[in-house]
Amino acid sequence: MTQPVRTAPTLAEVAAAAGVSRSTASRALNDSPRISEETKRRVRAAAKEVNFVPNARGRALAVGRTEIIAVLVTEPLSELFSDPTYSEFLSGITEELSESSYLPVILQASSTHERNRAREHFERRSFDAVIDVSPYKGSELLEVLRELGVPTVLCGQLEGHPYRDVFSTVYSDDEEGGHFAALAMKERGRKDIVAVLGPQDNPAVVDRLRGYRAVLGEDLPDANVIYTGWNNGDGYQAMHQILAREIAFDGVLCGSDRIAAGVITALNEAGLSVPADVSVVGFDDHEIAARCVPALTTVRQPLREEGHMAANIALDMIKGAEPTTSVMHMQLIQRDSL
Amino acid sequence: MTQPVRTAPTLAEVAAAAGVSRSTASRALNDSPRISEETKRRVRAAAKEVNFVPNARGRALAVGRTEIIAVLVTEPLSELFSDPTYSEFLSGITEELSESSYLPVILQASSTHERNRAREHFERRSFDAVIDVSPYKGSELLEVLRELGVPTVLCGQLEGHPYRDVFSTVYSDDEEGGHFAALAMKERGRKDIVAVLGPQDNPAVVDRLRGYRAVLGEDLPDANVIYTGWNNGDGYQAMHQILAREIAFDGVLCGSDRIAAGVITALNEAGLSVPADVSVVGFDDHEIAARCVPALTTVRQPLREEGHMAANIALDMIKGAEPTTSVMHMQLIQRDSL
DNA sequence: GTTAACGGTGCAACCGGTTGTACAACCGCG
DNA sequence: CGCGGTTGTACAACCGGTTGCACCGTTAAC
Repeated sequence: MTQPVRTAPTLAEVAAAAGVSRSTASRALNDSPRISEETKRRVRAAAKEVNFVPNARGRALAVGRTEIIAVLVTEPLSELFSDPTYSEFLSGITEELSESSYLPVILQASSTHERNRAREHFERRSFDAVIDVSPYKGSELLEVLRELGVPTVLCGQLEGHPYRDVFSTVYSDDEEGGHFAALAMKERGRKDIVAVLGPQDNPAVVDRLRGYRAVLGEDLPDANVIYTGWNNGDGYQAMHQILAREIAFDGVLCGSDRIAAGVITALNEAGLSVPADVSVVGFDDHEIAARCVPALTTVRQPLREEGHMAANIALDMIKGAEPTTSVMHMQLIQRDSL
Repeated sequence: MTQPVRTAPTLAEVAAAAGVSRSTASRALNDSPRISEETKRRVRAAAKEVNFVPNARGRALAVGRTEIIAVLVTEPLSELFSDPTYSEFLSGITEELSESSYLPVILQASSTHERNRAREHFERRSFDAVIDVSPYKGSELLEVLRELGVPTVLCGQLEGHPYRDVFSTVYSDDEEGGHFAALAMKERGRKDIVAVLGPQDNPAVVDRLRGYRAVLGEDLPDANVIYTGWNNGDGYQAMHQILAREIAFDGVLCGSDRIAAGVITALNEAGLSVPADVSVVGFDDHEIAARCVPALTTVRQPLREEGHMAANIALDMIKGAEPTTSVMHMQLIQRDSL
C-alpha cells in the first residue's frame, strides 16, 4: 500500500524523467501533431510512472479556463430537491458534461451570505459558465453575471425575457403539458375534474394549471384544486380530504406520478376503481408510472434531454457562441389509468 | 446602464492607474503593514475605480489554494435531500464558511461517470478540501483522496473507523437519540410501541432503531416497525396502514417531525387523542414540531452545529491541522405529545 | 555539393497574481 | 557630515502549466 502523497508531481519532473523539455512534455501529453509518436510514448510512460496529473491551478491560468461549471440554485436545496424532477435534470447535465473535461458543481445561493460568496467567486472568474436552475426576474446575481459577461444558461422561462440578448434559456412547456393531460380527460368524456398539484408557488405548477384551465374551464372549479407536496403520501392525504368532502368527480389530474400513486391507493381503499369510476393522469413519466396498478397515463417531460441541452449550450457559449433559446416539448404517455 | 465587460481588469492596470508597481498594488490590497496608509488609499481608490477583483486563477496558482471546498454527495441528490435534515446541515457549512473567503460547492458523485470526473478534479487539486456528506466504507473516491492527501472530513460514522488516521469525522449520535426517545416513552409507561421510520437503508435510521430497541426490547416488536419516506403524507399513510391492522398500541416513535405530523393527523381522524390515548415522539426538532397540535415532543439533532464543526475542521486541516473526530450530542425536547 | 523544405525539439514568454530581497529616501544621532 | 536604522517601494523570481517562434538535423531536389 502506497504512502499518502503529499506533493504532486509537476510537468517538469515528467519532462526530466522522459529526457525532454517541459514544452515537449506538455505537447506530448496534449497529443500535439508536432511531436513524434516515439517521444509521445516515452513521455506518457514517464507521466504514468510518476502518476502525473496536470495541476488545475497552473492549467487554468494558462488556458484561461477552470473547467468548472456552476449549477446555481437560488432556492433552498431541500425545496428544490423535494421536487423529484430536478435530480433527473441534473443527471442530464452531468451526463452531457462527462463527455467533456468539465465538472458541474452545485452552488447554493439562498441566503444573503451565500449569495455574496457566490457573487465574489463569479467576479473572480472561478467558473467558466453558470447554469441557473431556478432563475427569477430581478435576481441580483443574474445582474452581476450579465455585467461580467459570464456565459449563463437559464432553466425556466422568465416573463418578459429580460435577459434574452445575453443569456441562453432552456425550458419545457409546462402549459402545453397541462394542455395534453386535460385534453385526454376531455376526450375520455370526464366532466368533473379534481387537480392535486405540487406547491402553489412553484412556477411549473402555475403554468400547468393554466394549461388545464384552458381546456377544461368550469369542469375544473377552483375549489377542486389542491396544492400539496410532490410525494406519494401527499397525494394519498389530499385524496382523503377530497373524499371526505363527498363531492362528485370522475377525473384526477396529478402534479407528479408519485402524487398519482398515492391518489390511486386512496381511491382504491375508498372502493373506487381506476379507470372505471375515476380517471387519473400523472406528470413526469417517473419510473413509478409504469409500475402503478393500473399503469399510469402521464405527461412525459424531457428532463434528461433538457439537462443535455443546457450543458451543451453552456459549452458552446464558453467557446463563444451567441445566446439561444430552446423549448422542450411535452408528450402524453397513454397507459391504463384513463 | 453599463455595457457588459468582456475582459476583467488586471492588477497591472490598477498599479498603473495608482502610479505604483504591481507588487506594491498587491500588498496594498492585501493590507500589508509594509505599505503606507497614503499609498493604500491610492491603490484602493484605483482598484474601486476600475472594478478590480483579483482573478481566481492567477491567485490560486500563486497562493496554492483555490478557496473552493467540495461537499461530496455519493448518493442521488433527490434521495439525500428528501431527508430534510441535510439542508440544515448544509446551511451550517455555508454559514461557517461565509466568515472566510472559502466557497462550498456540492459535487454529485452517484454515477460512475460522475465519480470519474470527480476523481479527476481531485487529482488536479481543484478543491482545497472535501466534506463527504454520506461516506461509505470502501468508497474508491475516499481511497483517492487518501492517497492524494486532500484534507477530508467525513460526516457520519464508518464502522471500524478505517480512515481515522487520515480523515476527520463528525457525526451525531443517532443511537443516543433513539435511546432518549425510547426512554421517554418508557418513563411515560407506554408498553406497545410502533415505529414509523425513514428509508430502511438510511444509516441514521438503523442506528436510531438500535437505540429504540436497546431500551424497549419486546415492547417494540419487528412487526411494528414501518419504513417509509420522510414526509407528512408518508407518516399519514403509514399510520393508516397500522390502524387498518387493528393492533393495540399506545406510543408512536417517528423518524422525522414531518412524519409525526402526518401520524397525528391520521390518529385524530381515527378518533384517537394525542397524548391521552397515544404518545407521539418525533425526530429533528424541525420548525414544524413546535407548531403541531399538540406541540411535538422530539429529539433535537444539532445539525447546524454539525455543519459548523465540519466546516471548521476542514479549514483547520487546510492550514495543516491533524485529523480529529467529534461527536455531537442529541437532546430530548419535551413538549405536549407524550 | 549546396540549399530549400520539413519534421521534431527547446527556449523563453506568457497567463495574473504573490513574495523574498535589494535599494532608495529619510530619520536622528554622535 | 557621515553613520546606522527605519520605512516604503520596486525588481525579479516564482507558482505550473501552454504556446509562438527559433533552431536543429535530416532528407530531397537542383
